[in-house]
Amino acid sequence: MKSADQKSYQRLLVTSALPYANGPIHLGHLAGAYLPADVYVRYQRARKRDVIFICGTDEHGVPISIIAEKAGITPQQLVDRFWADHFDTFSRFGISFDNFSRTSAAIHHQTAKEFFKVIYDKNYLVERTIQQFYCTSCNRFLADRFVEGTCPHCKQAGARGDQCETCGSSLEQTELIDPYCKVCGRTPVLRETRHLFIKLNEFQQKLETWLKGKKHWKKNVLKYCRGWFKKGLGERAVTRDLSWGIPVPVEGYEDKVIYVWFEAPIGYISATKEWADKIGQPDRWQDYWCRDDTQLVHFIGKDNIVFHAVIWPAMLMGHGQFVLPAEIPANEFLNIHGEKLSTSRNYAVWLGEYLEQFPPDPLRYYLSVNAPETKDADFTWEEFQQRNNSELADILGNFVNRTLTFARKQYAGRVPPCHDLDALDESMLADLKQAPEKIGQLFEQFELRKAAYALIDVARTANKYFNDQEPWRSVRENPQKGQTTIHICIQVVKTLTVLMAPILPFSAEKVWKMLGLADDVHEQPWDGCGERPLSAGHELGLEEILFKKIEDKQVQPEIDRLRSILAEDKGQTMSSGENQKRKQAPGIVYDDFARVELRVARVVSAARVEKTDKLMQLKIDLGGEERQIVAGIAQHYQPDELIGRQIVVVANLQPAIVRGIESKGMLLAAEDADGKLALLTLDRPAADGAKIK
RNA sequence: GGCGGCGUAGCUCAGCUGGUCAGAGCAGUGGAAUCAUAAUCCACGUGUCCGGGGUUCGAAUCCCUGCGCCGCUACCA
Repeated sequence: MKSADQKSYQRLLVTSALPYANGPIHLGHLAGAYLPADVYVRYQRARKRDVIFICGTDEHGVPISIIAEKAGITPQQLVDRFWADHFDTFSRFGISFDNFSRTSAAIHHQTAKEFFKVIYDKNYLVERTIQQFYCTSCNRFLADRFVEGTCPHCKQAGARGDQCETCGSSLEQTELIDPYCKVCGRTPVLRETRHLFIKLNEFQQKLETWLKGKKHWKKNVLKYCRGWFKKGLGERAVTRDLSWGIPVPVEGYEDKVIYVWFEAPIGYISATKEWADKIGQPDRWQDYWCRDDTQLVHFIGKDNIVFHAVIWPAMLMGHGQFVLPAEIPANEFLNIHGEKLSTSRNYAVWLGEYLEQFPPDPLRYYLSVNAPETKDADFTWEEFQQRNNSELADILGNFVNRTLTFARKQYAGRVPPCHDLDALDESMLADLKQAPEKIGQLFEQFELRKAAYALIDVARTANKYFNDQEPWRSVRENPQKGQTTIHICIQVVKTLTVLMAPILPFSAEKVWKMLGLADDVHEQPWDGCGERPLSAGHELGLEEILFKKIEDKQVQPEIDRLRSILAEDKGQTMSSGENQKRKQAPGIVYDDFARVELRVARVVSAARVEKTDKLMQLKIDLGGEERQIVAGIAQHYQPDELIGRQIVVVANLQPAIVRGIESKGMLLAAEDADGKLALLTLDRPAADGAKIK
């Protein structure tokens, strides 16, 4: 980050990940993508840089249509509700977007279609036919989440087509046992459908080269990308059979929509266009998107890394006319009391609920000083309370308070004059002078934790200065010294106010008023803010308590609520402890073995699966029944040496799709320590399909 | 199964490319002070830096290995 060429760019375009409009905003969202971005933007504004902050809701896609359907409203009604909810929550937390748009906006539909068309016209898309479940009664293809069934792994009913909530394994919709349509409950049929895929592989080289130039990026970002490159980028569907979304602007695809993952990030561009329209300079958006000297900064959570650092840049490269991300400060996750957030279990802290009890700044501070920068962080109400009380209230707030109270009582609420400086005064002023530079550096490098800490540290130093100078004593024994001390303390308060504004915007406004200043604290220049004292005689405003202490009884109900959710879950895993018992048992019972249907099969044909190292596609004869299986033995056997042989297969294994090929069964082989495979065969011939016991 | 991360004082964590790196905050103990939100300031930490090997003049920091958590992802033994 140190190398971030701060001089070479002229303007900053900062974005936060587009929140999905299917539920309210919780702590994790705020800590990962919104608060760090807002603090950064506020800081940059104070540096008087040309910066805009863009965001908006992501409103298309399957989950939204499902939720809307269940609630008996239209998707549009649903996203209208959540757009308003998000907008309101962010405003109340002081997240200072220049524009908070939405992907259902007309300008986005238009922008996304144009973008799509460019990619299409440049031949980066290719048509593929795939198999997908189709519900004949609803008359539509079922997206992964629209199909439910029994999980092939844990056998729990109610698993979704993309993932089983119970055991957490990710699924292909075709793996589900007894699949049914989530909407009407009927059994769907497999049907072919055409889709357009983007050939991401064509961008891999360019992307790798580009990313090599990003040495200062966070390690976690680079590592995730490296992993993807190692595997190699493949093709990715960019269209879907769905009605809620942006129609594909290509002939023959009118009844399909652009896949949300493709269309949503284009929202960054549309939202910038909308911003330009709103300020009455419709072409301004191009300054930010089409000029090389723009620094594009995407704040995201780690779940979005590969997307923003690989796929989205590939799209931008494909399009060709827009800037690429310059910085991707990705944050890790925030746990709550040691456990992962879970919206479905309501194990979360919702921001709306937080605001019913507490002001925004204490949370902004706590999430800054405890930001999930390099690893997952943990939120606890106890620590939140403790940090509010001891750092914001006792150290920062109390310093402001003792200074202003002192000035009001001793100097009639006016700034006393400054006289000769002693060593302590000099030292305090020196610290003040370098504070903006020091904290600014940290903001610049996305080191929010350290910046928040450094801010409180200024107040710590100031408290020590106050103590050491003992103005309550010098006011009697050496009036000039007392005046000088308080004069400087007021200068500290003023500086602190500017320095705290990015993290604690609401509190900064309060202090600014207490100082008797009428202009806007957020307009104050950061540079040199440690060296601009209030002049002697300036009349101060009325001080008030900046940060209230948070009492145990205020956080206790929240703690209890979270605990009870955890306790409930534990109870459930206990009661479904059948699995655990089985795990503890030293062996399996006969019935367990009997469930595995092993049979003799004759290999009818064999062929390597293209573009794979290990896979071979086999047709086998199970005594009248012919099947296709996929086996990972290509590195050990040639197709020719398998044809005609009798092998052993698990006949009742759940079918699976491996690299797009259905596999109905699994052959058996022995693996030695080197990883060499030896196929199981028969000692003497038996009938094809014979059972093995 | 593969890839990646993490494991440092009672708690939460800093410690980048190896040599004042054994640290900070909180909690705890003692003291100073009393302007202030019963706030502030000062002093005090003998921790097997997860275990075991190795490289090195020297490792919490690099390599190997074991254990324990966690994340991502699978090409069906």
